[in-house]
Amino acid sequence: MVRPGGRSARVQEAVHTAVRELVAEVGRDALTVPQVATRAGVTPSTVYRRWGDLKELLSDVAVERLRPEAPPEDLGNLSADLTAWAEEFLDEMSSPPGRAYIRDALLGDPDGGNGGQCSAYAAEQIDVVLARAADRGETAPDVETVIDRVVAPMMYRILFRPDGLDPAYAHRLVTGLLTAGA
Amino acid sequence: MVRPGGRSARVQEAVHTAVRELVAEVGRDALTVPQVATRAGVTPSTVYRRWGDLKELLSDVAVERLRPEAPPEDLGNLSADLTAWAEEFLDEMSSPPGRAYIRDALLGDPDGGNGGQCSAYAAEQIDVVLARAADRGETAPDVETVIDRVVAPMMYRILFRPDGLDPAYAHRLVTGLLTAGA
DNA sequence: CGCTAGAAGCAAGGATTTTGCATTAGTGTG
DNA sequence: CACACTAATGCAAAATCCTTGCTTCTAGCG
Repeated sequence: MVRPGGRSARVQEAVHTAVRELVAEVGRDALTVPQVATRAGVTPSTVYRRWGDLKELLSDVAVERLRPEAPPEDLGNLSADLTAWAEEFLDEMSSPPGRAYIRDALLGDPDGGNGGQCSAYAAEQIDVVLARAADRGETAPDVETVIDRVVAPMMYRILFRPDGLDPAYAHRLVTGLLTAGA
Repeated sequence: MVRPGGRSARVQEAVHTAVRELVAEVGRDALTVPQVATRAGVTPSTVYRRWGDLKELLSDVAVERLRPEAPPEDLGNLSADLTAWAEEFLDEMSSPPGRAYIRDALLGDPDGGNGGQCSAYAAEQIDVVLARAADRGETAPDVETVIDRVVAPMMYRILFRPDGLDPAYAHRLVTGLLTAGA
């Protein structure tokens, strides 16, 4: 039986907070489970039993932190909406902390659920943009197509080639998708 | 002074071999540095000093394992060459060990050099395919374009959505790139 | 051949991870 | 509302792993 409420929830919250604070204070490489546990007012064994591993805990925290906080802005047309969203996405994700969160989310991920969650967040945001476009009567590509043509290239470069990324790249990807035909 | 030959090389070889064997035997999660050291006939402190960490060692081994062994096959035309390469790439990389290697390569990567190396391997292979096409007089897209349109989408799905990947997806990406215009 | 410096061995000390058992606190039932 | 049931946590000991100072070995060089 899973217990999402009560003490378990408080412990999870305290541990997550402790991780975020300590990452900011001592850095991610110097982080240890006993440190986190002490800060959270919990015994290490609790952390080990619930998360099993420091990297799984970091993965959990990372996914929470990668959840978008607001729906994408409405600028009046698909091209502007998608460009703005892509530029912000690239900016956030390509920053050192952003890259660290992505890597953490992917790495401590036994069953691939956390990576899928990140992808789902992006898909949701894109879905909102595309639904607006459809409401306006604009012809819009598929969500999967946007992921293939815009999200995937940005993510690939963030992970494998962190150098030389700028907002113009996001812009190029979006216009390449919308003009050349979906 | 760096010492690429002699004992250092033998130790590196022994350790790498030990890692590959033990990953196959006990699995990657159960792997420990002392285990690897014992199998390699080396003391743990040697491993810690040279690699600093289990994940950096795994990253090293992963990059070596991700290096392509042969240039891509020549099937007579660009479309066939690229499709064949993409299908093989997807097949290898989307398998559980392939995904594990990619993740390891990205993880223990202090300066981002190992991820870049993986990307460079793919770029090299694609370069060969495109150079052949140019020799034949075929019009061929840019390497960067192939990465954006073929490699990146495959890698994104491998990392973030490991389910439902088949060779047909690689085929679709290539034809989408070559027909719709680069 | 002898010198030098980088790399590995050894061992002790400290920190982390694991695990069995006792206790606490949600959850559902009567 | 009280009760039983069970997941989740705390505690502490044991095992394992990581770090580090020092010594020994060996490749490269004059």
